[in-house]
Formats: sequence, C-alpha cells, structure tokens
Amino acid sequence: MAVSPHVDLSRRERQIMDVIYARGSATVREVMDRIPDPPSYSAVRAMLRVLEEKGHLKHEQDGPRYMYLPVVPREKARDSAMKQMLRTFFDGSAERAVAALLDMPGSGLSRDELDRLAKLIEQARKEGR
Amino acid sequence: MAVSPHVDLSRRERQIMDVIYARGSATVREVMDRIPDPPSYSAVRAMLRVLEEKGHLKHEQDGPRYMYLPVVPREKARDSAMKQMLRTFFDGSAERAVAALLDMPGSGLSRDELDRLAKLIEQARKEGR
DNA sequence: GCGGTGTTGCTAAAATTTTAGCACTATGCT
DNA sequence: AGCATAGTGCTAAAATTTTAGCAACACCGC
Repeated sequence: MAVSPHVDLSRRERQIMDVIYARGSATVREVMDRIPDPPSYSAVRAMLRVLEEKGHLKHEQDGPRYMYLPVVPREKARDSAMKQMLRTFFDGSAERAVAALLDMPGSGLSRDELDRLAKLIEQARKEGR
Repeated sequence: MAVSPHVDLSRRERQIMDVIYARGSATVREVMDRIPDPPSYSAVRAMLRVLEEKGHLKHEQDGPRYMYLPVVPREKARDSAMKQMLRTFFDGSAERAVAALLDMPGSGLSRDELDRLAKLIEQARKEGR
C-alpha cells in the first residue's frame, strides 16, 4: 500500500492532513475547527475514517474520543512535500528555495535566527567535503 | 472571484497546476506527459477547461494548439504555497524550513551554493537593522 | 485531392468525494 | 433515575471530479 504522502489526496483530505501534521495529532472537533470553510462534523468524521482506511492516519482512544495521528511521520511527509515544492516552484534548486525564504514578505527572520542559520551553513560547508 | 492558489483544488487540478507552474506554461500534451499515473488526453483537456473557468488558467493560441498559462504569477503562487508549508510542517518558522533544506537528503547543496547563501544571509543581516 | 494525425468543442456517464442524518453508547449533572 | 451532551458506527444520497468518446476542423505529406 503506497501511502505516498501529499499526492493523491483530495481537497478536503489534504486540508485535514495539513491540520494533523501542523498539530501532531487531532480530534474530529479540532480538525473541524481549523479547516477553512468548515465542513460538517459528520463530514470530517467520514473523511478521517477514509484517511484511516487509506492508511494515512491511525487513531488512538483518548478518553471518550478518538485522537488521530499520522502514519507517515511528520519529517518524512515534510521532506516529500518539500521535494514537490522544489520541483514546482524552484526548478529543483534548494538554494533558490532558501533565497526565497530569506526575503519572503513577512517571514520575519530575526537577527538571532539569521545568526543561527549562518552557523548551520558554515557547518554544512565543513561537512560537505 | 478569489482564485486563492493551491487551496480548493482537486487532486488532478493540483497536479496540473504543478506542472504548469513548473514549466511556466504547457500544452495539453505536455501536461499529460508529466502527470503521474497519467489520465487520458480527454480528461486533461476537460480539467484544463475547468481550471480556466475557475480563473486559475488562461490560454493563448500557439499555432494549432492551446498554450495554457497561470493567471496568478508563479511568484505569488509560490509564496502562498510556501506559507502553507511553513504553517503545516515548520510551525510557521522560516528558520526551521531553511534548516531542513540544508540537510535534506539529496538536496545536494554544493559548496558554491552554500557560499552564495552565506552571502545572502550576511546581507539580510545588514539590511535588517 | 485524399487519408492520416493532431487538435478543439461537446455531452454524458462513471467514479470519487463530500455531506447529512439516524441509531446507539458513554459520561456527567441534577 | 432521568436528561442533556458529546462521542462513534453506519448508510445513503448529493455534489463534484474525472473519464470516455464522437464530431468537426486544420494541417501535412503523398
């Protein structure tokens, strides 16, 4: 069963997975409250069930209700989403992506953050030998 | 009409928009050839028509065929996709996103690229005063 | 001129996604 | 105990997405 994250998801399924990845886990109600143009409680429930059938989610009993969790760990999903993003908008170049992040309107990178990034780059340079 | 890029697209619509943004523009056949698990020519045509109706695409006559172009410019679409990505996978932090790009498996940032990025950061630091 | 190829314009159907709603269970409060 | 609240399990229908296929037109090489 492929479970390739982020591709072959429908519109609402993607919105739901986004919420769950953003929070780490979520209940039906939490998902619903965070979806734009929110669908009904029932609709969300049904879609969570479908996502579970498809192997994207699992759930645990959390007191009286279900807590849904991603099957593919956040980091893996993140990486494959990033790759897709690089292909689509940055001609596959990680450099360009970083550059775009640096001057994204409202990304608001503070001096401290920039310092830390400078260090990371320095480090990558040393390692990449 | 909103035309908010990337949200409220169906699965195939998104795949199509991705191809078009990746290439800048595309014909029916070009789109079809670049979609995984490719749909029929007819299907692609129909979806391009729908995307045009919805205001995501426009087309120009290119010799005998149509050339489809995005209505929202690449950079704008890119930024909003990036923001979504930051929210979902990086807790809204551009710094974390950059860090992830730096050690993404197979991102393959060369020494030269790292050098250029170091410069960009230096520059951002100076400007951000 | 003629057939083959590649395109668009349609329409309608198949498939999937999305929604609503009823039945039932557990919990907490009075 | 009785009732309201909040949850799940289902099923079935509505809505949207996705597909197939025919008709017409233009172009190209023969």
